[in-house]
Formats: sequence, C-alpha cells, structure tokens
Amino acid sequence: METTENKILAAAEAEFMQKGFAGAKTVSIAEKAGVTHAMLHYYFRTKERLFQQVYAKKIGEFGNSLLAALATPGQTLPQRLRTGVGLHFDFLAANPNLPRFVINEMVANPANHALVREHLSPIVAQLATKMQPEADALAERGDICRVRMTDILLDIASLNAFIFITMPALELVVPDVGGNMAAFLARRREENIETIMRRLAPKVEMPV
Amino acid sequence: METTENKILAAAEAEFMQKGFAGAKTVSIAEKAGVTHAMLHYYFRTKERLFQQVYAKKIGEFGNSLLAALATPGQTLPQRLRTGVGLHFDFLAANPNLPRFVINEMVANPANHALVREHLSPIVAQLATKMQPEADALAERGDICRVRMTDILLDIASLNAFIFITMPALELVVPDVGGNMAAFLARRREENIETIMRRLAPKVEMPV
DNA sequence: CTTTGCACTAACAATCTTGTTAAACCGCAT
DNA sequence: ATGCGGTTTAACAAGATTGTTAGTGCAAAG
Repeated sequence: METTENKILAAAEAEFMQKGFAGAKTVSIAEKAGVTHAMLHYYFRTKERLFQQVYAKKIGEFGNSLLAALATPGQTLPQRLRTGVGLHFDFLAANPNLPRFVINEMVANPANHALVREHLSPIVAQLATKMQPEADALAERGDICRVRMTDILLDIASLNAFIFITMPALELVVPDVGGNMAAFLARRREENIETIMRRLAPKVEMPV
Repeated sequence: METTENKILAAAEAEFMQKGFAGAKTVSIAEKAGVTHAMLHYYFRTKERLFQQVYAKKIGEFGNSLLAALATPGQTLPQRLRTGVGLHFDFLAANPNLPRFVINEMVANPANHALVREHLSPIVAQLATKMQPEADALAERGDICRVRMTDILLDIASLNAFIFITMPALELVVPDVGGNMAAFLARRREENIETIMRRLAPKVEMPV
C-alpha cells in the first residue's frame, strides 16, 4: 500500500543506501517521498529512528540471503558450495550496494554493531560449525583438500562482494565493465565458482 | 615539519578517512589539529578543497602500492604474483581503511571519479596488458592454466581488500579475529596466496 | 624605529538541518 | 451537524556548520 509512511520508508531506504546516514538529509528524503518534511518526524520522530528501521531491515535481508544460499540440505558439500556461491552472487547482484551500506554504517557508528552481532553473527557461526565436520570427513576420504570452513566462507564473501562494493571504481578501471555489464557479471560469477572449487581441489599441480 | 598547515592536513586525513566527507566536520578537524577553525579556511579556503588534497594523496598512495607490488621485473609470472599478492596484502594491512575511503567518496560524489580515472585506471590497464602475453605463453607451455589477467587481478584485489574493508564486521562475525588479530591476518595472507596459486594451477582434480 | 607581510584570533554572518507546534483538514461514527 | 481521531500543513525555533572579516601580534626588511 502506498501510505505516507511507506513512501517515506522507501525514500529513506534509497537515500540512506546512496548517501549513508551522515550524507542523507531528512528534507531530501521527504522531497523524494513527495511529502512534507514534518511528516517524516510525525511518523518516525527522529532521523535516527528512521535509520534504525531501514538498517534492521537490510541486516535481515542479508542474513536471509546467506541461509538461502548456503544452508540448503542434501547434496555433497562441494555441490552445495558450487550452487551456493552462485546464489550468493545472484543475491548481491540484486542488492549491489547492500554490503557497502552495512559496513559503512558500522564504521560510522559503533552503536550499529549490536544489530549485526545479534542477527548476522549467529548465522555465520552456525554455517561454519555445521560445515566443518563435513569438510573434515571429505578431506579424510581425499575428495577435497583439508580446509578451515571460515576461510572458505571468507573467500566466497570476498570474491562475490568485492566487485559490487567497488563497482563505481571498477567501471572506470576495468575496460569490460562499463560497456557490457551483464556479460561481465556472468563471467565473474563463473570465475568465482571456479576459484572456490579449485581452492577445495584435493590434488593440485602448483604453477612455477 | 609541524606547521599549522600540516597539522590541519594530518587531522583532516584522519577525520575524512574515519567519517567520510559528509560525516567530517571542519570544526572537529580544527580541534583535532589543535588550531582555530578559521585557520582551516585560511589555508584551504573550503572543506571541499581540503578534501581534494587528502583524496588526491590517497589515490596516489594506492596507485603506487599496486605498481610496487605487481610491476617488479625479473622472475616468472607465478613467482611475481606469489610475492605480489603478499606485498599488496601488506600494504593494505598498513592502510586498512584506504580502499573503503576511496570507494565511498566515489559513490557519494561522482566528481571524485576524475582523480581515479586519471591516476588509477592507467596503472591497472598497464598491469593487465603487460601480464596477459606472459600468461598466455606460460599457458601454452602448460606451466599455468589459461586465464584472463583482469580476472586474476580482480581475484587478488577481492581476496586481499575484502577483509580490510569489512574489518569492523569481521570482528563480530568471525570468532578468531577479535581475539588474535595478528594471527588472523598472517593466516589470511597465506590463504590468499594459496587461493591465487591454485587458480593458476595447470592441472587440478576437481572436488565432487 | 617603522613598515610590511604573514600568521593568527575572535567574533560574526549565512545557511543548512533537525525537530516542534499550533492550527487546519478530513473521514467517520454518533 | 457535530465532535473526535488521526493526518497533514506551514511556520517557526534551536542548534550545527561552513565561511568571512576586521583587527592583533610578530618577525624580518628597510
């Protein structure tokens, strides 16, 4: 429903994601929403409270995407990782500036650490501890090499998130990106899967 | 020399890096520098001009680090990449919030794209075009697998930069980080080198 | 000693930004 | 129609923030 409250929330989401808390201005949000700037204070009292709502929502989306991508049952660990890396990539492609937003506001205001600690940390901890025994068992059988799952999860997050976090710079620095974004993303998706699978490979002949 | 101008520049650097352009306040910078806030305008006229100086300096440092890490002559490509990944990691460890700063201000203000386009793009383009024929030749001989060097450079940047960009979040989410940062960084450095070398490996037995 | 140029200070001005408030509006049940 | 609740508006207030300016101090040159 297109209530005033929702219009403000949508505008706030856009403005906060683009400019961050400090850069966002309540009058600008109100304009974007097409309402008086007093309405913003009527519904949310302060800029701070409005921000909290947006931030909490975004943290939730992020956590859910991790579970959806990597906590699927069935299949072997390498199979799950192969599809999981792709799914995680797809989520980020649909929410390209979510990671930068979450990080920035943590740096800008340590008060925002609480939400991350409560909603995100348990998910990651759970993923790692569930997967580690599986990885150990597979390593024992020689199906993959011996790894720490926290390292692998960090590798995945690094490879997938980096290009979206740095997209505005990539467009200037990497020739392909500007011209053919869709093709670049598709290739990058496969590249990341390949890199992770190679990281797990049981036998590798190292380059010289 | 501890001139007033330098004290302001140093304080501005710290404040801009921590809070970004919008979050930084000129009075706060002046306080941190231990000077009157009028001095800031006396030497730099506007907040904008002060920011430009800081930003240009940081872009320069970043570009130099890339050249220093990856453009060393002699040795084979894999050897150069092995040491280069480590050197790049070390630079980021010494300047942990440089990448986030550069990216954020590009997003916040497209006017900052110019500096990146002029000073950073040529360096990256040069690195990639110099390395690609080498990689092709090595692939021909079977020393490494066939790769696009822009992909490899992106892999390196992703793996190395991500943990620093997201450090405040990692401290909450990854168990090791908070307790033993030095050990975490040391392990991460090796992990990234390993991941890149495996990416180049000529023969791999993929996991199942 | 005086003058000149630079660094500096304190006070002020203008604008921006957040937040409040009193009154108007509007649908709706009585 | 009347009054009641929640919604909306316009105007205002307070404080923050950037930027200016007139004047002071001071050291070096004449």
